[in-house]
Amino acid sequence: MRIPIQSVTPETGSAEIVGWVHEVRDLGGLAFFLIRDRTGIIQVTIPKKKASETVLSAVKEVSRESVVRVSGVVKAIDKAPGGRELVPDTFQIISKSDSPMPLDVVEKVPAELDTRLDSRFLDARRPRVSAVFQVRSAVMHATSDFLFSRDFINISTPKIVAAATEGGTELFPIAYFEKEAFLNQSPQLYKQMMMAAGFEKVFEIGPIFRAEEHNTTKHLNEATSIDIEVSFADHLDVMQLLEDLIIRIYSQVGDKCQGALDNLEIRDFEVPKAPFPRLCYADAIEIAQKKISDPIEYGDDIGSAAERAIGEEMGTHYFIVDWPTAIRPYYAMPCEDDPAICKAFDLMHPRMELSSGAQRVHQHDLLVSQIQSKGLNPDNFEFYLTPFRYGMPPHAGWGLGAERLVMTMLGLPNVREAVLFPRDRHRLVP
RNA sequence: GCCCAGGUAGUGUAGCGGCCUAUCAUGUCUGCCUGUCACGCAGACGACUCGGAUUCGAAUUCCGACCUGGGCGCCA
Repeated sequence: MRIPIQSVTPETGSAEIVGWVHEVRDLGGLAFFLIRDRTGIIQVTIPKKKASETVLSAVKEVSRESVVRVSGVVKAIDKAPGGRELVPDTFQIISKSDSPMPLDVVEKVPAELDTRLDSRFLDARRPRVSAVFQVRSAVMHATSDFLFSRDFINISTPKIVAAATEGGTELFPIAYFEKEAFLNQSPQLYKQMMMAAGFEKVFEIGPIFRAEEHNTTKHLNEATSIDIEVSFADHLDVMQLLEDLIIRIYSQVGDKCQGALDNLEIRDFEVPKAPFPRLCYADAIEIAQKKISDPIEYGDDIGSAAERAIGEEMGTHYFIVDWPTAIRPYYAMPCEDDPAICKAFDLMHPRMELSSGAQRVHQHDLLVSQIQSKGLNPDNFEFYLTPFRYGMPPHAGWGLGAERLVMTMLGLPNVREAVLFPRDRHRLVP
């Protein structure tokens, strides 16, 4: 019976393992094989004088990264990695690997990200890569656990939509039988419609599509968005929820992913401390003006140089609040006492933006006038606007970029490292 | 969309008009090796993105194409 490599200890006695041939060191009369499965690596030691013919012939034939089944006696040896090694009675080749390989799994020679992504299945055999996706999985698990524990309902909304509803970003057009359609940039409008349906608290974790021709380390054309919407809540309520969620996610990763963090050589993993500072937009602009040479003034978008400068000053997760209504989407609620400011916020990591959200406009007529003031035509929004005429509760929500969350959590240099099969300006395969 | 930098063995690199029959590492193959842990030693194998041009001579210069990385813009 096969057991996971991690659970083979000096006390195991005898064991059968299956895994990939990670490395071979043949000293002549003695050969060492490192066998890897997703739980770890064990050394298999073959004293050639004592080994059986079948073991010897398998050892001679096997290539690196082949899949093998090995069974034998576990010996406690200080000199071996993990303090134990397996001396095989049987050594069976289950699936042989060709050579040369498109990239070096052991990483004696580094490979460029592009080469790695071309052979992602091999790249992901490397413990430090698989660790990223173990952490990502834990992030997703913690997120849905947290939201379910707060009585959220999980929803799934269409990714194929009829029109460019939200404005802002470019959309991917697709052929939908005899009609034109698009891949959705955000579940925003659908989440809001479910507020009209009385679901009160919804979340969706799903893909979003942006057809921007950017070429940077923090943008993807297909990304994963963690989206929530809450009725009878304002922006402050959902900011608190977001802060609680981020802390919960970090805590869970810290508790449950120690092995993965070790593989990533992250020794100083820290859970961010609550409360996250809240910086008003006007002050953020002032900080940027002091720290960067590019001209920036009140009313401008915060570009990447400004984003970095402000992040450096803050040094931790923080919110930017009190945004000018003019530079936020039409569905952001203007403040009652000063409609030039709205109840929108961004959650920032020192490196970049992670999330943006707002209390939404729930009054039909105000929403129509805000759509018009953005230069959009309300007639194109009928499916979205109609629910606002039949008892739309006040509500607020946010969207959080899953890849950016994982990227900033693990200090990854490129957002593509946080996606198995990234879609960017040039990459459509695999 | 704009700008910059690149494309050399499977992988990562050096070379930047003649010292190139192209460096080094890793890999693969062969031989030697009983405690390796980036095992070691010896030998072999394997590459200048494509098309034009300049030149006595081009991996190296020029033009074009294709591909890639990054920055900016926009965007989350």
